Amino acid sequence: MSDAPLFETLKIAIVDDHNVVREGIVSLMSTYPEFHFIISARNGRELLNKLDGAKELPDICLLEINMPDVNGYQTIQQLTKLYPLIKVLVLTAHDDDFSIMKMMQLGANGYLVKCCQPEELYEAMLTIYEEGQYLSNEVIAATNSAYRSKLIQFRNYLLTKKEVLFLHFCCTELSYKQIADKMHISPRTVDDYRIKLFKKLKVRTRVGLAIYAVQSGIEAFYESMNTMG
Amino acid sequence: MSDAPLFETLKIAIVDDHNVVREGIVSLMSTYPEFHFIISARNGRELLNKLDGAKELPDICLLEINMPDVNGYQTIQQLTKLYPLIKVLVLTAHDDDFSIMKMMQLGANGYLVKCCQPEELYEAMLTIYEEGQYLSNEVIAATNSAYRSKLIQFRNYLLTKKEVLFLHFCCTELSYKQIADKMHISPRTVDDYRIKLFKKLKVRTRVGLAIYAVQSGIEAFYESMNTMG
DNA sequence: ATAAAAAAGCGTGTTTTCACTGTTTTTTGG
DNA sequence: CCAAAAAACAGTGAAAACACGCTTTTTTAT
Repeated sequence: MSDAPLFETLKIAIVDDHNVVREGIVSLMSTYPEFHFIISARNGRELLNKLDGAKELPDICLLEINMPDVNGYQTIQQLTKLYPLIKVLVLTAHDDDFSIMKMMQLGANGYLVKCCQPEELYEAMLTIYEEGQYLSNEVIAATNSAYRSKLIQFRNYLLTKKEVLFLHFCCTELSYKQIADKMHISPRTVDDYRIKLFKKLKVRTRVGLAIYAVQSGIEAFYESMNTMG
Repeated sequence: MSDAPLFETLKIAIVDDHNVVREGIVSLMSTYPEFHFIISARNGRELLNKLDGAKELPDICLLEINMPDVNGYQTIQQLTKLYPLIKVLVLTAHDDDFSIMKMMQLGANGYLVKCCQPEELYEAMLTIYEEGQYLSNEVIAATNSAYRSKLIQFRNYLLTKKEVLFLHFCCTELSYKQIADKMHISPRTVDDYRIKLFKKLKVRTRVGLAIYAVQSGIEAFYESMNTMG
């Protein structure tokens, strides 16, 4: 009995390719006696390898989005499939609406940007463990702006796979005609994608599409569409 | 005499807008008894405020590039001007050649990406204190690639102010004609900028220019040109 | 001081991008 | 099943982007 902890200890995994950042967060959050970091990985592949055959599974996984090899989008899809009991708290530098909506849609239990205070991270981890999810101000704001004006805006975050593919090609130096070839559709249909996305994303030129795709995280998300899971 | 440290203690400042990251690095690097973090700031303005009238100045300043309000480019220019004795070690997520070359050109004493190992950060800080600078593999690689092929490539990192301004406008939805108005030059001269940058940056379209500007960090650098110092 | 180099300017023609008004085919929902 | 919605396809004209050869002005370097 004397060895029994005074409070429940949470087993934590953390996935981030920035070694200094990852180990820094481990060091910082380990000052809270509630947390016990059992897995530290630099990308999704390393995480999944360490989870496979692990003696004990983490309660919560802190997950960055932008990582080489296997990124956050791919990782969370594998996690929810293989380890549905592990709660995922996205902890990332990306604060754009697309990333937030997409990760929540993929099953994240919370989303925090790295500029939050350590105390908020602490609160979020406890809340997720106790209540299943933590809705940060960022998530609420993104959701609100998405649902604003009769769900029209929300459609922005529900781009089809082909629209994401088209947006990806818009970030290259291919002409629309060459994009049509790549996508095996007629140039006129490419025109339809262009016009539709002009309206959806409120831009007027291809440069607008390309910049939006890069800034919003969509171009980063594209990478994860074909490679894994 | 009994209180004298066994080794010299380095006074460190750290500037990073990601609170969790910054405090994490403080926590992690404070495990090395050589380091004493005396200033923690979330951007250049906060750093300069804390330096102004401080009892003791840091020996080394760890500096992120991308920050709101006053970014790394602006901060290092103020630091080298007002506090030339403070060594600057850039510690950032950006690993593109432009950011590396630009920060070294602005007087950084070292440049590390956040995915480095904590041990390398430790080595870099000691080396900078003892020898004045630390040349990481990233810096050497960027310099090599820059000096390759008779310095022609190097010119990429020595874009003129007007070229940076033009690149910035290329990331907007303005037409070249409108850009000409904004820059107070003729549309034909805008054409010259375009052609010159096509060659310099090895792209063929405006989308190529825009994507390059965003990916390479040039667009981020632009922000710091007119606002401060 | 002056030659070389860089910057700014000019005209023209081609290709690409964008806007507009349509039709046909496929998918979706009740 | 059938109506409605979404996706795909079509032609045309205007605007913007791109390529080419060339002149003038300003800056730089020796």
